[in-house]
Amino acid sequence: MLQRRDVHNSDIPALCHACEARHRGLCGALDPQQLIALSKTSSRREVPTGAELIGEAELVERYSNVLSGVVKLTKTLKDGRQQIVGLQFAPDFLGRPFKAESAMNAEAVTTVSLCSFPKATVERMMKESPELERRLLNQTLKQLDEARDWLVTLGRKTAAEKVASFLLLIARNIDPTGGSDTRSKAFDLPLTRSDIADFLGLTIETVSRQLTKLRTQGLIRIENNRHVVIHDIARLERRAGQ
Amino acid sequence: MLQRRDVHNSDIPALCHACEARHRGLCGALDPQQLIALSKTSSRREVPTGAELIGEAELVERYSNVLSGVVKLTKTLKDGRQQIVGLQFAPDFLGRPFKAESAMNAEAVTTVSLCSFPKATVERMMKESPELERRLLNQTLKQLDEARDWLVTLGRKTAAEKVASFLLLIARNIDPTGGSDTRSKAFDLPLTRSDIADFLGLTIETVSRQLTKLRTQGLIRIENNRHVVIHDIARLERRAGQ
DNA sequence: CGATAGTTTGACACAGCTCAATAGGCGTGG
DNA sequence: CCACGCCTATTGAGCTGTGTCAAACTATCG
Repeated sequence: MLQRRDVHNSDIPALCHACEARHRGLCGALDPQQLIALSKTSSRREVPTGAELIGEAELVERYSNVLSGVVKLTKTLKDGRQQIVGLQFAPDFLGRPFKAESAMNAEAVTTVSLCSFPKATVERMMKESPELERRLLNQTLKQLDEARDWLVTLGRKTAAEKVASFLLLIARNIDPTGGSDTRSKAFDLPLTRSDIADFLGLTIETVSRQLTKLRTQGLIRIENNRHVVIHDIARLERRAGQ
Repeated sequence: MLQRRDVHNSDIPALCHACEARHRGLCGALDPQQLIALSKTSSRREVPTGAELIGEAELVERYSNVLSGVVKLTKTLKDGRQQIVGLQFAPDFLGRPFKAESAMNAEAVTTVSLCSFPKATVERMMKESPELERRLLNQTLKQLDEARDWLVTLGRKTAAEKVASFLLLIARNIDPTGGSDTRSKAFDLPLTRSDIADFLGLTIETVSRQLTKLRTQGLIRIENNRHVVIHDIARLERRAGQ
């Protein structure tokens, strides 16, 4: 244990006090001393919609926790066709461990607040704390599960099912209503139609047509293009093909 | 360290002696004592083409290493549409850690030889050996990278590009020629046209048509339906859209 | 209110699907 | 060794869901 003990044992850094990552995120694996050590080199920042967090084939020196907002991970073919390969919500971890270069692009699709730390510090702590590594493994496994679910959506579902699946995915991850009503759900879409198309492997027009169809059939309501109300989740799930 | 030391330190279990998993697979993380302990509860077996290794929503009590052959991981929608969400080659690890129930189906697409161990033993060893957990994390990260690459293929590539991408994927993972010729490559397809279709999100007919197109254009040669020769890998890569 | 970016709607084209028939590979048994 | 049947793969013809291109509409913000 190389951990220095010259700091008071009990207190949690002010930076971390109200931080969600300390409860549900990776930082929950750290003890107070480790939190203090990490917080010395970590920095919180707020980035606006559209900000590029990591460029494709760019060197990555910092890892981040997403504290609020939504980040899209994209890959692009040479001729410009784009695919979103992951959406990160709070308190997800951002960055590919053990690789210097990023294989994809990360961009804020809403205002995003981040807490980021030097790669080296995190990797050292991972060696010292099996619990931290365990959490990272668990998050990676969860992301793999999600990616594989999405393979089914992209490979085998119709446009209508894709759009329904997307709405349910967002509803599951963004829940301002707190789940008081289990039947219906309301939220602001974090993505534009163009992002939704890139996520579903469709065009903007097809996404738009499918949303209108769901609207005219009374499954959802849309206000101001962004705010969505799902009237009956079970019914939408049936439309999503399971 | 709860590891018993009542066994001779030096020798490696006969079972593991020529095993590839000890070099490139997970077992490489284990010291001789751990190998001996694990080998006591592990068993090797050979399963024929078509054998179901894990059923969807089935309880999983054993993990396995793939020692040779190819395993497909599939998910199925209620109405029977199927999607292959992963292919496992030697020396990949089979099984979802920390989950009792499998979210997908695993089936041998060739004759497969496996070495499997009780879940509990592996999970105990993971707590004792950070190196083992590290390897598992690395394999999971690699699979996540692969799944995300495949999302691009399913979401944004044309049928022609999908088939070319598939041939390159197989060529990369099965290499009987040992890489003597860097320009061309030959191998037996482990999958039927129906499996290829399920992997690419296409129909059998479209796969077949795209293969004949590649054949008539002189990019590949096909013998007996299964044996494929890629004449010029770089040219096929261009057809795969990167 | 105009300007701008995002979204919806319409008309048409085409890639890939469906259905159907044919061809090829391979094991079994005469 | 050939004949038969079975299974898989190929090829063909027509259909349809989604893409393309273009125009109209709507929110938002100076």
